[in-house]
Amino acid sequence: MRVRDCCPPLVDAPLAPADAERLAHAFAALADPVRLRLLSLVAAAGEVCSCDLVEPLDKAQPTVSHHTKVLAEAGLIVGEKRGRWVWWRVVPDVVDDIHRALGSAAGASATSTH
Amino acid sequence: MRVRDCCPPLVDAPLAPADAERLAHAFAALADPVRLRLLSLVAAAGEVCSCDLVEPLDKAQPTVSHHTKVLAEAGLIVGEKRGRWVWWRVVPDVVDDIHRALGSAAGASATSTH
DNA sequence: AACACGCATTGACAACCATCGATTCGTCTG
DNA sequence: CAGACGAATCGATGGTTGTCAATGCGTGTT
Repeated sequence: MRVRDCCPPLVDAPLAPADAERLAHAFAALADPVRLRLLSLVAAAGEVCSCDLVEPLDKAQPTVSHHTKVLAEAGLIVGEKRGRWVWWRVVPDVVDDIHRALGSAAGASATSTH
Repeated sequence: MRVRDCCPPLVDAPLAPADAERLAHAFAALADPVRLRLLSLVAAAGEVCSCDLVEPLDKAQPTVSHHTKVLAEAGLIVGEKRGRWVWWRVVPDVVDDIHRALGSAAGASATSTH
């Protein structure tokens, strides 16, 4: 699921229900500590094999597989199968989109009432 | 719950479990379409009374009260009681903190693998 | 071909969550 | 003080989710 081209900064104008639904899905993918650490591991290393995620995350293999699937369906990471291993990378565009939806002018919005 | 002073950009280095827990709570507050629209309404208007949220959100009053409570506990909005009404404002600092945790350098991190 | 290995899927279970009717609490008004 | 009104709390309910053991599926190795 892509976030790009769907969600204007939520501080600018009331969010349309459909946009809110999509954005909520994106945030839901980030709303789990295991997934945040997983994403962080992949982002920091640039590329990580699934087999190298089980130990640092301290979760069973099916659990890690579940979380990579959720992040991949949110478009935040992509997996490439090389031999028997799957290598994961972050998709910076999508992270940027969520970043942008939060509003780069976050600090400027509510100052209008002061 | 504050996010400030707790969460380095997750793209820079592997997230500590405790930081991941706190960040996950913040994202969880944003992981609901009703809450996103609520936050958007408040942000766009600058200040909104609870009674003016029920109709545009099309939710029962206890449901709206529940969502404002979740957003307030996440530190994203604050309510001020004036007479019988409660007026809500966004807390731009906290929105900025989450913004920052996502990594302003989101697009710069994974470029190393290209 | 037979085996080992990495990963995905399934099924089950417990915990959590969104929603709303009913009720309660606090505040204003007559 | 009594009634009205806005908002928070409580209880119940249906749905979602994180977790892992067991299993299935490709792929590489011997």
